[in-house]
Amino acid sequence: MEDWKAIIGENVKRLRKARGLTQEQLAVDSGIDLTYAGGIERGRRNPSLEVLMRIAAALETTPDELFKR
Amino acid sequence: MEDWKAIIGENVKRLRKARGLTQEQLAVDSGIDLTYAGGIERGRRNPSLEVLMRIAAALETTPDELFKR
DNA sequence: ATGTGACTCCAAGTCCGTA
DNA sequence: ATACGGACTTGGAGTCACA
Repeated sequence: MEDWKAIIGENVKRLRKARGLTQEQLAVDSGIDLTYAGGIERGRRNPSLEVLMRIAAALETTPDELFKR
Repeated sequence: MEDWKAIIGENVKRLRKARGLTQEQLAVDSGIDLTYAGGIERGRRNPSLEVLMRIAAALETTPDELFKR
């Protein structure tokens, strides 16, 4: 499990688009800044579990979905 | 998704014992402080994904196992 | 609508001790 | 071996201007 930042970023992006959301909408729903949401999708951030759970909730999914390759 | 800290803590503790590890061994293998490892098991901490991945690796499991109730 | 660098601030994470 | 608290240092949380 080396490149998990990129994997999670891809999953967030994929699920977000599947929900028809923009980064900005996801950010608002997750209670985070839109630039921060973008940074996660690009694999540049190392978010806390608290943030990850909020994103999973905003995407109406479970956190383990964000780990799948 | 309300009480995830306690759930993750229980899972870490359960899997750690199943592997026959002490908190200290888990901490060393994960590259974190032992007091911090204990805090996670007790549901007091909000670790980063980086730390969660290292713990999952030390427990020889996948991160999604840590989310299951 | 999204990518990026450079921030500030406070929680993440460490290290010491006691029990 | 584990729990917990205090004092610390590091890095994530959160924001902004600009492209």
